[in-house]
Amino acid sequence: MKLVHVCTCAVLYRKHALNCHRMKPALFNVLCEIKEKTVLSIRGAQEEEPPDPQLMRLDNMLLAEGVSGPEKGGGSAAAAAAAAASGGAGPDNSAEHSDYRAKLTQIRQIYHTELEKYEQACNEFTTHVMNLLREQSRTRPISPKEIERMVNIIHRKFSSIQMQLKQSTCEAVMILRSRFLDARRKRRNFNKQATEILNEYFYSHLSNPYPSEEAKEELAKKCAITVAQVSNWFGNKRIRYKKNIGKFQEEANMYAARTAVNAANASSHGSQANSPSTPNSAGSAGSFNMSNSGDLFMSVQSLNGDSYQGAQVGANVQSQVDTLRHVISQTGGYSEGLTANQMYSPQGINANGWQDAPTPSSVTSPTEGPGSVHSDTSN
DNA sequence: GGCAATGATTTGAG
DNA sequence: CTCAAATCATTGCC
Repeated sequence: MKLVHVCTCAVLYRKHALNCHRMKPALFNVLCEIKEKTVLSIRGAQEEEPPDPQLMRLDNMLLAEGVSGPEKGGGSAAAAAAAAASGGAGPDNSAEHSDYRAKLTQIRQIYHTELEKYEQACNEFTTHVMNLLREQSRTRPISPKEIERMVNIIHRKFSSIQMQLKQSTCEAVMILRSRFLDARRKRRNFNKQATEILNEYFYSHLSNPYPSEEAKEELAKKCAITVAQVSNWFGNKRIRYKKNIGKFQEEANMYAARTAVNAANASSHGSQANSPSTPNSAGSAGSFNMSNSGDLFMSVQSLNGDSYQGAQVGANVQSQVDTLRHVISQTGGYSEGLTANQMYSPQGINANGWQDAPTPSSVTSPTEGPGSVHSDTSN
């Protein structure tokens, strides 16, 4: 007991003596220099840390996903991208959309709190170490440069932790994203309105149901779906209609009647001939005939052909067609006894112009004319 | 669960 | 690339 006490006293005394020695500053500097040299030789020139490419990648990704980067508006970056991928966020997927955004915000929050925590811990630890070193520098040769180096080491350690945080955040975002995308890959039936818009277009262009790129875009906008979905829909519709015309008879009649009413309204409203809604009606009439008895088909076929080739249908022709269509739809008899198989006749459809139409899209667009069907149907 | 409807994907042709 | 056709996969109704 006593011995220990004596020893400690001795050490303390010697430390004190050393510290108070008049040569101490000089000696200290010399020792520091020596240490500096050895440390430098050992540790090479690792001082300047080059920007880690992986870290940069992670940073970029986080920024792109809206996790890091500017507050509030940030989430919209990925959201907008996702929306763009889906071809415009419709009211349909807004639920999923907000769900995605909420989850992203959650990730973002966690990321930022964690980041803050790490930064705080890093600062605290750095100060602690610096204090410690400064204190020790009274008894050990520790230069400010060395302290700085130590701080750098600490920072590097913490930044590697940060990188892990960023990495796991990225993973979380990726998982969320893939799940979100998977969710939208799942088939969802279009809402009634969208289906009606598409059907209206289809049946009013039955003679040539190939919407142009512009028409597709407009339909997509109106239906809150993507252009690709519009293309899919028309692809499916064409094939399914052709395969089983009988089955679609009722539907066709319904939409034709509706278009007819619309056209009638339009023409009664404005007595001017150039009602934009009209060109389509010609098409519908043609298709109808095709699916109906031969006589009618023939008679309207020619009519259809005329109007179609003329591209611009006058009010007279239009109203004629409309009337015809009315008659046809009221005749009603054709649907009976016409089974799907009997109906199906690729040649007939060919004759109708589906296949013959050179570059369907280019053909369709002139039919559209100024103020296409869409604008009509929407109003 | 069976089934039809329907949106999406794949395949192959032009 | 677009399209037809076949097929897959999900939805929604019974």
